[in-house]
Amino acid sequence: MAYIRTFGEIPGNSEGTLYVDREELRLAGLHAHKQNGISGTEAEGADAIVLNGGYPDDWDEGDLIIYTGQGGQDARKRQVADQTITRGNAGLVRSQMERLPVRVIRGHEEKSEHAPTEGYRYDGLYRVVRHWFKTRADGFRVLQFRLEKITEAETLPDLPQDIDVGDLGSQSTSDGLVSRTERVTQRLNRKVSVVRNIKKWHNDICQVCDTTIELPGGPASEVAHIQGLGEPHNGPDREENALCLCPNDHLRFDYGAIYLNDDLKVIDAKTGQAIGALRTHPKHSIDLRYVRQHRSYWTK
DNA sequence: TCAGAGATGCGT
DNA sequence: ACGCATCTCTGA
Repeated sequence: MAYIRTFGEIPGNSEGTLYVDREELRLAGLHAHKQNGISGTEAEGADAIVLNGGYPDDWDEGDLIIYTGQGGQDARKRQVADQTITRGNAGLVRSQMERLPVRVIRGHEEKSEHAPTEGYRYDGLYRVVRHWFKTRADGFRVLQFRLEKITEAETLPDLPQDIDVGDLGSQSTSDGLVSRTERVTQRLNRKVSVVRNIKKWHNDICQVCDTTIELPGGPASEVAHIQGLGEPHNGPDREENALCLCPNDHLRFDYGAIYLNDDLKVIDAKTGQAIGALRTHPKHSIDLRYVRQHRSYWTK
């Protein structure tokens, strides 16, 4: 059975759940591997990590974790080579770039007050906020990732009003039976899925200028909302209200240097002239209501 | 404490 | 389609 990579909480596996071994963790769908620390790929990002004392450069403060990447070790767990931004490491870099939530699992072999005494424990969602290379005393370079716990408070304030969680799966939020943490997770997942869909459909290529930005962790792009999410716009977090843009055009769009016509021509605000056409994708329909809201906000 | 087998996802 | 990377689990 192939692993289905899912970001965020896995239903039925709430924070604090204990698992006897890695196999149980894998079968529950929390982590792809029986052995690897990182569950992830360069293209998709990393959805989960296990802290189990495998690397002496790890640091665990509970809500703050410095996690060492994988690779460069021999069979006896001695560092014998530099680590690179490949495989799981590249996955964590991508999760940082796309702000994807990472499930943190602690194992009993981790020497920390935050580790369980037996088995493995799911300890909630974290965000990768930074990564760097550390040169160890032995001269080998290892990757390090700073992970910070995602709090409920952090996920709530910037959410749009009209989120529709009905298409997320079988769970319902309207019957009042779903817990608060599950609602938060669903909302988080929803946001993640919009970003992932948009980037996947457009291959990280800007819909305005057809360029992509190449980083060590792979190609990158930004997802821009047409009608802004926050005040005063209060636009929805839906694919129909989103664009895949490079950082430059994202900034231009957000500050009104460019806007869109109803036929999706890109207009230079200074001259009022079309400078090109928005590249579209069959799966990505754009709702003109949001296009018009953005345009009217930035023109007369 | 240590060493080797083992199983799976993932890169090529 | 194949071989590699990964490191837990098991047995001594």
